[in-house]
Amino acid sequence: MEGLALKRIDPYRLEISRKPPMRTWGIIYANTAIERMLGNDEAIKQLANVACLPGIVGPCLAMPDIHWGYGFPIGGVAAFSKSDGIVSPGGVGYDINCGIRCLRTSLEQHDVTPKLKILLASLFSNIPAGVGAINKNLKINRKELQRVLRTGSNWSVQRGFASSDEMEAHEELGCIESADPGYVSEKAIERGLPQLGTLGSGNHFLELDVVDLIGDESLAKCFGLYKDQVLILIHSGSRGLGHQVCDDYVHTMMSAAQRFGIELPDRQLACAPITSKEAQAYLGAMSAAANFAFVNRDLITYYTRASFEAIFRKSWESLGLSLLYDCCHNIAKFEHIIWQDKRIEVCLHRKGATRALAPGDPRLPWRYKDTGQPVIVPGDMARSSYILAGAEGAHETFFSACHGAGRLLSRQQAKKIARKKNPLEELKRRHIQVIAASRTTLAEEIPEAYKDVSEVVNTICDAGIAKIVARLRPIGMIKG
DNA sequence: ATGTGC
Repeated sequence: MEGLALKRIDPYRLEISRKPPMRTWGIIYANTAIERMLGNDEAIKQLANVACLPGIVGPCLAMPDIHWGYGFPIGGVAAFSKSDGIVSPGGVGYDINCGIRCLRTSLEQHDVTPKLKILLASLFSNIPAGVGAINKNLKINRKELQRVLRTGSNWSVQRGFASSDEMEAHEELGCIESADPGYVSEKAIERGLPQLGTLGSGNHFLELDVVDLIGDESLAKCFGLYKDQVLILIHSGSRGLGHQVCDDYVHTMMSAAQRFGIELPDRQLACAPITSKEAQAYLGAMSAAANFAFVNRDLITYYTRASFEAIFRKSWESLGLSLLYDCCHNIAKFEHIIWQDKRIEVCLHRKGATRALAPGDPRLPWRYKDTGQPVIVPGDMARSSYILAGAEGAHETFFSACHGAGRLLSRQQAKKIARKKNPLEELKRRHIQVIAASRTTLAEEIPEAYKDVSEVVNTICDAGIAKIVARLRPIGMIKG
């Protein structure tokens, strides 16, 4: 596949034209600022590789936060036919159902600032963070973990960790129905048992933000957002359990791809026909890991509410700590898309991309029926984050939008730059309080390691995929 | 992302 030329179609879209063995073309959402950040990115080649996979429907897509990943690029979206398409663990990634949620508060910055330090200290002590972190306050046996894996957030409600009326603010109501814990290995179960309700490491975080700009008054009102309001963002995934599921099935799919004679441009794209036993097993295990991640975020929310109650001496309900939405970032599932004017069901892979339902979509809860789905886009540690709403144009991305800023530098490169700096001090100077479990992780996560999220969001919104509802500014966070 | 590197 020589000479992968990017052709600009309009101010917000680049095209990779189809060249054998590609089965389709690629679209990268990028304005000129994003295009400059792409360079000769390996991720573009990875997107072209995805276009070679059997049964792909429509173009393969990349959001503006595209960067290099395992097999598929992060920021990639690809649809596969239910009858002759494939499913690939590389199309989901190692952190199955890594995702983000936003909690509203009825507090403003001046209510929180005087208590910010003790609030963060309380959150850091209530929520285990860092590589290998375990939750000593929650003892669950294998039988109960099976229920978590099968029923997702329904388990959280039954155990009193979440309320039933916030389930509709979870993507898929917090439960992927195709989950089958029987396909999750003993090793994965073992890793997952002590990790429910832990933050993890890497780019995972819990953050307090202030709404500093309203993009659309009417949408913001429907979302319950207003200027100077404090919001909470929680970003985490399926921890060691999901990682192990991916690892297990990458190996399964290597031999499956060979058995089915699927030609792979890259071994990391190992996959199997959706109709195969291997695919059924992966989908069952991956969905179970996705349910683990929903519950993980439910529990972190429960501990967050407990910290707010302890510091502000009021119930979390009276502090207004309600769920705006919980979005999945890394997942493959059967979804309806519109392709060539027909509504069809496909196996949709989103890897570092957020679902973004358009206004009127029957999958939206009543509250968001006319607004479109809340899309939460975290930036780097120092710059903005955004709350968007899925817009009418979202059908062209199979109802998907960007999921973050996207890495600009590798972790190694970031660490090298951070050696000459004091990341904690720099954040403090920018009036952002941080408690981090690891200095190394903080170095990997320095703001300079990320693209400017505003350019990512502008690209997606100018292309008509989503609308800006609010821009947020971070004031404090805990990091793994 | 990850009991961080086969």
